[in-house]
Amino acid sequence: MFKDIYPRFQTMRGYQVQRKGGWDCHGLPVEIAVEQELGIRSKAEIEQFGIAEFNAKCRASVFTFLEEWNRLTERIGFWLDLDDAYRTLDESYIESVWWALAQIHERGLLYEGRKVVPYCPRCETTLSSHEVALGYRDIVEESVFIKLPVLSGEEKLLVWTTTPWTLPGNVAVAVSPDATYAKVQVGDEMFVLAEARIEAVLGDGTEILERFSGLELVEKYKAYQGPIFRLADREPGGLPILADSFVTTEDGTGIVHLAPAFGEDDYRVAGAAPEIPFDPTQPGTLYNPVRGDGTYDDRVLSHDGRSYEGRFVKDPALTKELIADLRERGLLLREQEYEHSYPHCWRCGTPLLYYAKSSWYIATSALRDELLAANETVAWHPPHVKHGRFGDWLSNNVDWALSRERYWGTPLPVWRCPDGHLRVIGSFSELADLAGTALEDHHRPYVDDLSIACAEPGCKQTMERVPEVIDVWFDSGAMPFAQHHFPFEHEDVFAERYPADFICEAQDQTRGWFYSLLVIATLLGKQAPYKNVVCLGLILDEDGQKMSKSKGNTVEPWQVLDAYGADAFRWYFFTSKAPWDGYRFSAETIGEGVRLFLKQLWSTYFFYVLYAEANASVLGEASEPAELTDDLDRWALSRTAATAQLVAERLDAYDATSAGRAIAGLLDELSNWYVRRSRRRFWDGDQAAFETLRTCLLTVAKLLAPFCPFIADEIYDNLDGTLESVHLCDFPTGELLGERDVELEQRMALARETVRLGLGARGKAKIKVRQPLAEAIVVADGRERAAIERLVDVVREELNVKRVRFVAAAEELGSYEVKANYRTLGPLFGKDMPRAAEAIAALDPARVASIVATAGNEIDSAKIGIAVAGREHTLSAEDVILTMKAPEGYSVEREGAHAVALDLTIDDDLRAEGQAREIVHAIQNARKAAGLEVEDRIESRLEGDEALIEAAREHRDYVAGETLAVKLDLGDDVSATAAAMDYSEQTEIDGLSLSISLRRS
RNA sequence: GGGCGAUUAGCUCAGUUGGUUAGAGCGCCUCUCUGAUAAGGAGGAGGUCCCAGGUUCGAGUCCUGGAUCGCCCA
Repeated sequence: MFKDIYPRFQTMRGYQVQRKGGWDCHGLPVEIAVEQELGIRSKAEIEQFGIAEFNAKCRASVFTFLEEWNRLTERIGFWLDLDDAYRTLDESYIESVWWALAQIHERGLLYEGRKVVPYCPRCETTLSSHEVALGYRDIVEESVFIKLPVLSGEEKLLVWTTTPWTLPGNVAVAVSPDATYAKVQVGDEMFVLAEARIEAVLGDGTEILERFSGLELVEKYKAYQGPIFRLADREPGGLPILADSFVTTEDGTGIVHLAPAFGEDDYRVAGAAPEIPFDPTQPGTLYNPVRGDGTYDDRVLSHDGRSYEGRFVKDPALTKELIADLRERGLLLREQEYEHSYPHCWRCGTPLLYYAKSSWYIATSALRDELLAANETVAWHPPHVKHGRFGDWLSNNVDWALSRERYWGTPLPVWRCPDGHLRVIGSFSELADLAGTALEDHHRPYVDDLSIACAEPGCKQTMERVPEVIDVWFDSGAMPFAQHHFPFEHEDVFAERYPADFICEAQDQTRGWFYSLLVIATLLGKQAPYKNVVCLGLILDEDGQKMSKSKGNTVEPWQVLDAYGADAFRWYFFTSKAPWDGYRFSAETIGEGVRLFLKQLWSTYFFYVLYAEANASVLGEASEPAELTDDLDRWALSRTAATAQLVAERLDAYDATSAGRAIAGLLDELSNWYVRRSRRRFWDGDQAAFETLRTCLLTVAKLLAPFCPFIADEIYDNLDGTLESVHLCDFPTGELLGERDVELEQRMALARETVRLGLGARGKAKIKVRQPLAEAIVVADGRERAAIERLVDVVREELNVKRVRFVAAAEELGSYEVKANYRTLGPLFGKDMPRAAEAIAALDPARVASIVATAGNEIDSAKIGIAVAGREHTLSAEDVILTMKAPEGYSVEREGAHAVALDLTIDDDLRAEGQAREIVHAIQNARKAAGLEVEDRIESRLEGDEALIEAAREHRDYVAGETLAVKLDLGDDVSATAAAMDYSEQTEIDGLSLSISLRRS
């Protein structure tokens, strides 16, 4: 939905937004779904089934999946052109991806190398990182501390490892260059380890003989005696000691063993070290005694020459044997149980190995600076992702392991001859020319069948395609150009649309799409592919737990959509909270949003429609727009204009949350102040009121269009409908609505505040608003008084009083209390502030009040000084805050410097008027109960307590007018008995009985 | 184990450059308005601002450490 709102908004601002949909179609998730469907579990079974048939199943599976997404896309109002969507399985898409890979190869950045990857030895396949994340389990394993004698000298290096099975692969050890290491004496042995680890490893009171840094350690000892295990193809000799900053002294001994076949850091450090005959770019240089099925090969021997061939390396029984072996060879210091979380294959439960495998890589680490520079051009929302999660990820960039030994994906377009000569194909025609066959489908297995002649001088051999497909993330990241089949066609389209203004995904895409897009663009020498990224949080369930099918706490989108509708669904996500913090999703919260906002919107709109239809004839005659002289009208328009401006500003900043909340605030003002205050004018067919409300509602509809496209369109269509849809309208801005009147807005705010206080005073005195009172006394000075005075009619009507009287000095209503303003005085007085505050509180409030009142903004004219701690200070108006204190026996409501008091005297006239209003209210209820329409005229009769009848008689015109009574019989009027009534009821007012009868006239 | 984020009323969330007595909505209780409203208004009950230190005259806000939850990575 966040992908939808900003394009909708920018479309209304006049930008052309392309809405090409797109689908990632390849990858292991699809393969897994098909494997499950077929009931098979291994690569061998897939190949038995047939790659062509398997991939056909994958393709079909993708299409059923798309159908469902198309439906949902439409239902939530995600405005996309699904008919023109790109699909990563399309031939044109694949060809563009091939082009990109060929470009990368041109730059010398594509290579085959080995890397340590999470690998399931049972399934014999690499796992993607999100698969690994699915399978972490807490397990207890044996870890060992071992002693490695240095090549020259008595000392032994202490090394800790949690994976004894990796020791046969050891080729070196590493220390931290800057940490302090120590030579210590324990019994008759001398050990070397990090000083910080001595106590933990060897206990208290260990004698330190010598201290040196990691670098000095390397210089001092250079090598230790290896190999650690007996190996059939290795002679005992010196193995190097290296220094690298990845080593820490937080656990273990501060010295780690390196087995480049089984650890990423090991691989990197060993690969970079010239002392070690291992070159990541040269096949066959890595020492790896573990086979693809997770068992040792024939090189690993026990101390007495037995072979460990065929033993599974994670087998606990084997671990015990290995430890016994170390002890036998005098290398074991001790063993220790160690609990940690370790990844397992989420499909078969086998513990994963980190295992160096041959793979195709892109040398992205060579572009690190370019990637960081590109990131600088991107605006992130929220901003902390830029230099936090994403920036860190870029800084720690490692080469991209591109290849996958799988079936359903874009085939890696690399052809190779037995001598290792390579050819990377960048287009289908190039392949067709070389292979002499043109393919219809470039997926496996068809593409595997094409071979080409090696063009290397002197090499007459045949090149075959390497078997791998590529990481699906490369497909996704190629989207900016591959969707247009660039550069084979649509060069102009690409130039026009690149880079994107914004992209949006959940934050777990940091190393997914956010990365793949940026890195491929950088590899191709282009600027960053997006200008803004909106990075969403995750959706959690009501209890803050991640939603997952296994927990059974997922919420079906369709269920929510059916219950509340798409607008409510969207509104919830946009306005309930900042999207990057994630959501605690609950259907109830959506329901609340519906009630508070959408129903308020609908009833305001419905109110307009109801009265516009009732007054259709009057309004129809108006040929010219009404002149807007009414303060309330101009206020409503000004507030609407202000909101429009704010909404546009916030949406421009990718802040839908604030924008949406601003719309909700405006609607509340319209509904609960403008409409409520203006009901009479709508009843009377006041043209200006109708025009004002219509403008406001239409503006709200347009502001709301990107948020709630359905209800916005409905309202626009009925109130205006000039254009086919609200989504084709221009987004409203402040200018469209004329000048704002900020001063009027402030005045109205004051008036509303006054009303609020007055109602509070009524509440305290427990006098209903229907009971008129003689006078309200409003405390307001200077400008405030002038402001409220201009809106005095509103105040008088809302409070239901005959007069509003202003008093300038609050003493008439109560007494002041004077307090210090910490904000201005705090910096001045510093630690003497409490005493300064005390001094100010002790001042005579009346004197302060009168001086502040006359001083206005002129600070110098205030003449109150205080002296604290030998420092004198002349107070300005800003330095003090005046609050009013309640006196006894008044009905006064106050807040800050404002107060409203009510004269509570009710004389006979006021009482009768109040009763008349109660009677009107009672008759209105009776009308409603009788099922009459709003404009129905009635005949009515009142009987009951004489006081009430008298009040009605006194206000006969008012009562009859308000209730649309063409005939109103009171008490024992003669005609009363003659008329037969349709409806009658008994009620009570002020404890007096009243009987109401009425019928439609 | 490392990085990032979160933690404020029973629930969902605001809280500006550090400033006086920390707010809103929902829910609950009392009262009230209403011929647009399953609305609105007033009041009440409800808080260890996750914990512990620190900086400061003053910390929900800044710093350090810890706890819990989530995400990413090992």
